[in-house]
Amino acid sequence: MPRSKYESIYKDLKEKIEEGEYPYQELLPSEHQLIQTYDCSRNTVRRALSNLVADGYIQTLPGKGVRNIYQAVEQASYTLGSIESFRESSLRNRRSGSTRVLQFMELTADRKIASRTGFPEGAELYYVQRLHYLDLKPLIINHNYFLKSAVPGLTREIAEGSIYNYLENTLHMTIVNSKRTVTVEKITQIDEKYLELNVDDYNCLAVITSQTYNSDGVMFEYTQSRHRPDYFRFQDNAVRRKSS
Amino acid sequence: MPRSKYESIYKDLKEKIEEGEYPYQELLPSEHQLIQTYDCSRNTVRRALSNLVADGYIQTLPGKGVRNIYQAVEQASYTLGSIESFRESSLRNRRSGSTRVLQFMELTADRKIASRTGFPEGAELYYVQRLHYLDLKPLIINHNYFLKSAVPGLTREIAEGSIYNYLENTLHMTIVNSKRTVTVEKITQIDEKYLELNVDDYNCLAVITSQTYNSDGVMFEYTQSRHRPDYFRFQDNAVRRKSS
DNA sequence: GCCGATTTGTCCGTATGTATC
DNA sequence: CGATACATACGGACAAATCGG
Repeated sequence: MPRSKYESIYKDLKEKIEEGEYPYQELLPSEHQLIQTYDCSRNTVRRALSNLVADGYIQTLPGKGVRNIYQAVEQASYTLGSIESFRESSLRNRRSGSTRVLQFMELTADRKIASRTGFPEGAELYYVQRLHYLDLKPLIINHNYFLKSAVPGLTREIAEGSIYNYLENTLHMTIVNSKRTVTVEKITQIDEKYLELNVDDYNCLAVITSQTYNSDGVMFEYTQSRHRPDYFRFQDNAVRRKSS
Repeated sequence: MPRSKYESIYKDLKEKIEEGEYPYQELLPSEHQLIQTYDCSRNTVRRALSNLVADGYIQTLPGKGVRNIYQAVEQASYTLGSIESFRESSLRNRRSGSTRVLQFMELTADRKIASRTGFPEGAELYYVQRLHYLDLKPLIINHNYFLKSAVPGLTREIAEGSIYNYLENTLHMTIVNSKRTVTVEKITQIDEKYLELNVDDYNCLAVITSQTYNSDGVMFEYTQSRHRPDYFRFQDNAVRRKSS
């Protein structure tokens, strides 16, 4: 449910583009026309458009107009430029996802964990190890570390569903941003076992590490996601800025 | 050289944050104070701030203020959320990069190339295969396809330097955006040979494929970048949006 | 080549809503 | 409750790029 005007305009235009209302490479209605269509100010239209630019859906061309450059992606892509839980991206890709909790424990960050995760030494943490299936195929092993003080009351049962759902709807936590890094690493015995990989086939996998912040500015989560290489896909749209 | 007010404010604040002018986790001056500092309107300040949010440098918190969440990255990261040429990122990471052209040829897109790159069948292309070194170590093999009609006069000599430099400064082309996908693929014999990889060590590598558009809305470049897995690093900052 | 109409880019000032303290 | 801070929205002004006559 979009709470603001520019969001609903953004959403509406996005859907129209996805449904092919505007031909590829053609111009959308001009800002002036959109103002009349949506009965709003120019700033509001421009704000919706700038979000679509960030998504790689359109280009705005001075003196010309707004061009549709959206092309549907055939494959199911795991991650796009926004923060999504596994459950959300499963739904977006119209697949049936399920989750199995391999480990659930509480621990205190020692020096090794602290330096790897960025949590301070001595911090009380939940550690959750989960296996995510898509269409009954194991695709991802997640190693989550949650700061206990920021995520109180986490249980194994919650972890079997959606932890993000718990954070946002039960704890009313606001997730703000997430710093992510993609690397390639050698597979471990755990990867090999649960992701059903064969070393002769692939001896490495894709790893996304992310540090997630809430509105209190605390990093409350550190996660390492280890992905089957043959199903891994990470998408991005980069916009060239004038001055660096 | 920032041409607009909000860009110079953005740049100034960014530098101050990087230089540690504001302590980590502390609040920056409020928008009202920034208006007076930079003698501008509130919109202009907010525009600069929103760019810093996208960079993962700050959080804006309603009712509270603007919090600095910038942390310097220790490792040399190859790519951030913007479009950079190899030359640019080498400079940013303060390393000495060099480039060797392995192949330079003109070709016409057959059905296979067309379906892989997204160029129309029959399109006239330049194909460039290059090896990029950082500190004398071969790190990346690039397979570039350029649309001949959009990039006329490309030569092997230009390819030995910076092609992007040629595009922007000589052809005065404006690069707008680039759609990128990160995947993991098996190594080929070419990878093994030029990147000096051992199959027993790593049998796959990180691949970034990108489709780059200019201001005429034409995709003029398709590139596949194959990265040594042990030196590959792709960074990103994702911002949680209210409505999906 | 010039001129005017159209379109996007930048910037300003103001008003109102909402969250925090 | 009031003061402060960010979020949304409106309207207006001028600049710069594009295009057709």
